Amino acid sequence: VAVTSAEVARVAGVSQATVSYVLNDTPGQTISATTRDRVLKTAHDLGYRPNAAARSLRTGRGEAVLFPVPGPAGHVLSQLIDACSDALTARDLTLVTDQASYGSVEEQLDAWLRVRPAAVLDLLLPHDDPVLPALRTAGVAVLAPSASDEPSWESAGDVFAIEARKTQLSYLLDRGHRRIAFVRPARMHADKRVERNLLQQLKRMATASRAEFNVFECDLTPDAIRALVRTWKKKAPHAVCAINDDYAIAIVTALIDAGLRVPHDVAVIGVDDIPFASYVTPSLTTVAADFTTLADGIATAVTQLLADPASRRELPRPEHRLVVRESA
Amino acid sequence: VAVTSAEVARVAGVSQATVSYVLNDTPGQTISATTRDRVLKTAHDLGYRPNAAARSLRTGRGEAVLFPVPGPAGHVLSQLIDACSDALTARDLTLVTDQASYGSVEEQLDAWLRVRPAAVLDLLLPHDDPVLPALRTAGVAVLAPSASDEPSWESAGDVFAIEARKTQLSYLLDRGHRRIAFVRPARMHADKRVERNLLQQLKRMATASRAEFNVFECDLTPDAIRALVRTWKKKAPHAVCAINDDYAIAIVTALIDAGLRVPHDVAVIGVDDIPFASYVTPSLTTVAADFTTLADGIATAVTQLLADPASRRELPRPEHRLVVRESA
DNA sequence: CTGAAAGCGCTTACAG
DNA sequence: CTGAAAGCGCTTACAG
Repeated sequence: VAVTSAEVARVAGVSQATVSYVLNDTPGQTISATTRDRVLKTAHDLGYRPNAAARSLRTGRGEAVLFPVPGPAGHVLSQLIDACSDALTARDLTLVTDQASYGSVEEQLDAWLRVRPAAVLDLLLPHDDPVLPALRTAGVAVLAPSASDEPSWESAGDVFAIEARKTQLSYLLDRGHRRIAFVRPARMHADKRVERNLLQQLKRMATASRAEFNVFECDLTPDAIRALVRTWKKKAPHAVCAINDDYAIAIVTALIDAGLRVPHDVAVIGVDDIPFASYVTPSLTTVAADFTTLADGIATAVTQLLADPASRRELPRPEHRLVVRESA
Repeated sequence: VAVTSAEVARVAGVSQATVSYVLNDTPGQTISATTRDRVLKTAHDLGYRPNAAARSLRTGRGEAVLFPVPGPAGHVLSQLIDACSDALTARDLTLVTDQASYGSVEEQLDAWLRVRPAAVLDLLLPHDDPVLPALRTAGVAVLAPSASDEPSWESAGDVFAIEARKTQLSYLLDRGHRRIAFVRPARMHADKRVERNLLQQLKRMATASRAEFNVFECDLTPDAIRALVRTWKKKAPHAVCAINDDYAIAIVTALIDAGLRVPHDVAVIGVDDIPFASYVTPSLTTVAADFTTLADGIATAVTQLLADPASRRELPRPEHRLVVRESA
């Protein structure tokens, strides 16, 4: 019972081509204002919605952008997804996510081809995921951040994580702290290389500022955090970089319990700006990200790719616009 | 450069129809084994993948199932998504999620129509979401759990939440606890009606077992939890139902700090079975859900809907198969 | 300025 | 048992 463009044309008393021209603002066509208005009104009155399958078949490309997201999306990733969604919606594209893990590359490829994505966003996939070349072979555009000076095994997510931690550290260094503790879980990242690279970079930054930089591995349990803080008693660090806001909140709590003043005796900074962070007392100092620039870059890249399928499938180097949200 | 079914037919030396029959196992067709094998081999060798847009245009229905997920998916929801994804993949359908919030129903409808979903899963949407009737008008099947004796304003997610809490409570009642505390945040659910209904049902259960049932509102901060536990000092409850595992862990910690033994003096039960729950000491007693039955029901309903578009768009009453995972 | 027509790649009656 | 052909609803050269 769906209304077709032919139906609109018939009712409006014009040809199907004219309907298409009007509705798509096809450049290089000169449609009289009256015809234009009539078509628009008829389409609206009839509740016309273009058949995406027919359009995709004809144009050769879908209108969905697929963002594979391994595992549950935390608060930060969720923000990124929302930003991308907004940017793509503004360009008449739809972002959908897939968090499934598939048994085989074949199965995964079949599943993804069923949604006919205009592009697949490769921001979080391991760089050596075998589905990526398979997708390209199947004719699906894969959009990935441009290779830069970073090692190729880092995903865009890894790069973001590293930048966020650098922002924490430089905030603390800028404020004059020279004995800094970095607190993280024993298993921080699936890929050891990413982890090692991050720590190296942070250490280098600290050394350049003649600051001490010590790494502490600790589980996120009240007992473990308290035990860690106890070991600091004699010679507490001036400042603590926490791997995320959950850790930061636990550490602040344990420090206060131990009779230390935050931030007077020890400064603590988290990462993620989780909504909860502003409710705790004292409210947390943390690193917040603004993904609108990144999302806009992604949407622009997709649009460009659709306009010119031969164009480079590289996302612009993401500017993460990380800002420190200071404790109120 | 994509391989078409016509190409496969040409190479295999058969007609396009035969290729379609073989690849789709079209019932009521008798294809000789040799022809069949030849087609299969050719398709595989050529790396043929059917064009989903063409297929959708012809058959009138897509192969994607859209699951709108408002907000970041927590651990439990993530499990449900994975289960649905698995069940649908097994039936040659792809589950995609959309967590965007749209400015208008029009915008949302346009966005969703771009992915041509075979069905939209209504498990978490507010029952009165205006997009639902709009979707139906646009010809998109909306799959929702069958209306039962529950009030119509409860989403399937609400029903699940209530069942999970009932499971907690009956576990504690079965173990003989008769003074039970329910600890929850001040703002538990967006919809007051859902909240009120839940509390009523729990109170009724407790009363039926001649148990005391008290509700405590408390933020998830160490200070708030500790303060709450302190108020219990004189007359501690026998058992605590926590709104989720995060609360449960915080409560266990505070109880132990206060010199009470868990579960000897006070039993505590959470909900969600978050991965972290099994790492804390003592490991948490919590309610875990098995979504495979639900997911299978959903996948079956979608399949049935595709086979017979006139069939009811109701999901079977979900059996949640909630199990208590006891502290090790 | 507007319309008639081709064709995207499938599936499926229908005819052999 | 297999093939020729129609047609799903669009967009877009092309012809007026």
